[in-house]
Amino acid sequence: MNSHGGAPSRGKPATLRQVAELAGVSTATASKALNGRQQVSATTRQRVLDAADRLSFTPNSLAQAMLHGSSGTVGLLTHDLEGRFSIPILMGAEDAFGAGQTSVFLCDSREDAIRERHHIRALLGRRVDGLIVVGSQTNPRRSLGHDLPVPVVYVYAPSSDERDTSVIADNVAAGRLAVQHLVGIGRRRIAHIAGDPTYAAARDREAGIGAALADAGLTQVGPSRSGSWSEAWGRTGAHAVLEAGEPVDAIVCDSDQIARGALDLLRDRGVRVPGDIAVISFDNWGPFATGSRPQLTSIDFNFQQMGRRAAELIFAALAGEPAAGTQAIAPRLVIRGSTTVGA
Amino acid sequence: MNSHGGAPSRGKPATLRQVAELAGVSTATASKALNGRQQVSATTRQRVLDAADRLSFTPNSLAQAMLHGSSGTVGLLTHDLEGRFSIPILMGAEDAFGAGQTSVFLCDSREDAIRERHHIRALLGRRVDGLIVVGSQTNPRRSLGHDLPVPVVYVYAPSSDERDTSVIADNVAAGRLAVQHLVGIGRRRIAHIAGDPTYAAARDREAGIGAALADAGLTQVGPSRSGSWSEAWGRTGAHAVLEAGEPVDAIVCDSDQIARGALDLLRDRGVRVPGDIAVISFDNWGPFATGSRPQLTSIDFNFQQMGRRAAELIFAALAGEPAAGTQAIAPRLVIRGSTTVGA
DNA sequence: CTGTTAGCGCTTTCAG
DNA sequence: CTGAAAGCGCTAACAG
Repeated sequence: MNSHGGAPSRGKPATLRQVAELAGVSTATASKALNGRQQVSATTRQRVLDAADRLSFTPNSLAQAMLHGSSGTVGLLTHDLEGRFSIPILMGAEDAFGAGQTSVFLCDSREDAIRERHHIRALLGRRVDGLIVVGSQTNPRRSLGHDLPVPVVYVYAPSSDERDTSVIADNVAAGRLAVQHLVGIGRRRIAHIAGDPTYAAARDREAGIGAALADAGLTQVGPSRSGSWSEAWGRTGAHAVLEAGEPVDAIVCDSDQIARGALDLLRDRGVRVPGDIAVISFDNWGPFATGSRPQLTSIDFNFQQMGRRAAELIFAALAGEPAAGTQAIAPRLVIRGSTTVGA
Repeated sequence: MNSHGGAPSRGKPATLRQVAELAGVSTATASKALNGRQQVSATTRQRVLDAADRLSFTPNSLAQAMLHGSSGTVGLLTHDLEGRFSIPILMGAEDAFGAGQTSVFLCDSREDAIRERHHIRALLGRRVDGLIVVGSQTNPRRSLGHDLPVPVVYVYAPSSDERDTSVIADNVAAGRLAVQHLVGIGRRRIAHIAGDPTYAAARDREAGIGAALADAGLTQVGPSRSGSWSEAWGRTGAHAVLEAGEPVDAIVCDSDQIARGALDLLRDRGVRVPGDIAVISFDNWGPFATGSRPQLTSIDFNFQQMGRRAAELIFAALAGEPAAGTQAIAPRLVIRGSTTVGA
C-alpha cells in the first residue's frame, strides 16, 4: 500500500540470507558478525551490519528457538483480568521477564476448564518455557498435574497439590500487621468486619487478627462479622458494630471496599474517623483507598512482587533448581488518614 | 524430577518423527494423519493417533509457523495495565483472537519510548502477525510509522497520523447520550463537572453535552467546571455547583470517580439523589458505579467491543483489506439509581 | 495410500 | 578469517 525507500512496508521481512548476499558473504559469516562472534574481521562485520540495517533485518526468533530448543516465551494463564489482583501480578511478571529476552503470552480462561485446556495446549504448542497460573481467589485450585513438559508456578491461588510451586499473599501476616498498627497508635477496642467467609483470605486474616490481639493481651470487640466483599456489606457491618452497643475505637475491614462502606455509614452517624474510630483495611486498591475522606490506611499485598517472584521461580526451575511448596509474600502497611491525623 | 509412565515430565517434548517411528510410518504420513488429510487409510490414521497420544505429542507451532510463514501471534502493546481502560480492551482482543488460533503477546511499555522500541523489536522478531497499541488517554499518540512489516491498530488513544488505523471511544456521542437521558427523565437544569481539560475525552464530552442541550433547546447551568479525574475534585466541583446558587436538577460528571465525590458532598448537604438532583457519569467502572448509594447511572464505552474491533481490523488487514482512519465505538447507557427511583 | 525429497531461517561444527 | 553442510520440526509437492 505504502511502499517506499529501502525498508519494506509489507511483504516478508528480510532474511539472513538476503543480508549475507547484500554484504557479499555467506550466511554463516553474517550470522557470526551479527551475533558478535570474534571470528570475523572488523571490515566484514561492518559491511554485514550495514546491510542488516539497510534491510531493517530482524532475526527470526522462531528459527532461533527451533535450534536453541527454547522459545524465550512464557505463558500467563489468568482467570479474571477484571480482577485487581491479576493485573499487578501480571505486571510484576512481565517486568521480571521483560528485562531479559522473555516475552509473555497472555491467556484468560474465564474460569472455564475447557478453555483452560485449550489455552494450555496452544501454549505448549508454542513451546513456552514455563507457565504462570494466576487465580482470582486465595482458595487453592486444582493442580494442572505433573506431566507438563515445563515448569508451572501458581500465583495468588495456590495449587492444592503440595508438590507444585505456589506464591501466595500472606493473609495471616496481613491480619497481624493491621492489628499491630492499631495497637501501636493506642487503640484497644478493636472490631472486625470480615469478607466472604468461604474465602481462605477471610479466614486467614481473621486468624492473624486473633493472634495479634492475643499477643497484645486484648480481646476482639464482638465477633468477626462475615458478609461479602462489597461496600454495601461495609455499611451493614458497621451498622451492626455500632448497634451492638459495645464501645469501639477501631475497625478492621477485610477490603478497601468494605472500608469505604463502613466510612460512609460512620459519617452518616456522626462518628469521626479516626478521632472516634480508626479504620484500616486490606488490598490498598489505589482509587478506592485514596478517594475516600479520610483516605484509607491499608495493607498492601505486594502483588507486583508476587508476580516477580513467580518469574524468578520459573527461571530457577529452568536452571534446574525447582522449589516445590508454597511461598508467602510479606504484606506492607500503607498509612493514611483513616488511622492517623498527621498522615 | 518426577518422571513416570509414558508421558515425559520434562525433557524435550515428542517430535513428529518419534510419533511416526512408534507408529511405523513416515513423518509425511504421520503429518497427514494428524492433520486430517484424506489420503490416509483409517487403520494407519488410528495407529498414528494412538502413537501421538501415547507420547502426548503436541505439534511444534514454531516449526509450523516457519513453513506457513505466519506465526498465529499478535502483539498487544499497552501503556498502563493499571488502567481500567486497557484491561477490558485487552480482554476483548484476547477474546476475538482466542476463539481462533491466535495467541497474544502482552507488553507494557510504561509510557517509555525506549521500552516501547525494545518491545516492538522483540515482537517483530517473534514474527507477530499484527500489533495492537492500547493507550491510556484519549489524546492522540505518535504513530509507530508506516515502515512496520505488519498491520498496526491503535486503540483508545488514536494515532495522530490519519493514515493509521484507530479505534476510539465516541466521547461526543457519550456526552449527548448523558444529556438525552437526563432530558428524557424530565430534567431541565443541567450542570457539568468536567475532568482534566487537557484530555481530549473531557473536551469531546463537553461538546456532546453542549450539542444535546442545544438540541433540546436548553442552556447549561453554569460553566463546565474543569478539574481532575478524582473523587476529591468531584466534591469540590459539586460544592461549586451548589454555591453558585442557580437551581440545578441534574449534574453530569466526567467520570464515575468524580460522581462518587459529588454524591458524597450532596449527601453531606442533605441534597437527595435523584430526588433533588440526578447524577450521571461516564466509564461505568463496576465497583465504583455499583458501590455507591444510590448506584450510578453511567455511560459505558464498550471497551471490550473496542478490543474485539481492533482484532477484527487486524484480521481484515491481514486478509488484504486495510481500513485506514479512525473508527468510533458507540457508547451505551446503563441506568441505575442515581437518575431513576425505579431502577 | 505411502514414502522420499526439499526447504522454511537460522546457528554451528568443521574444513578450507 | 570465511564458507559449505547439516539439521532443528514440520509440511507440501511429487513419486512410487
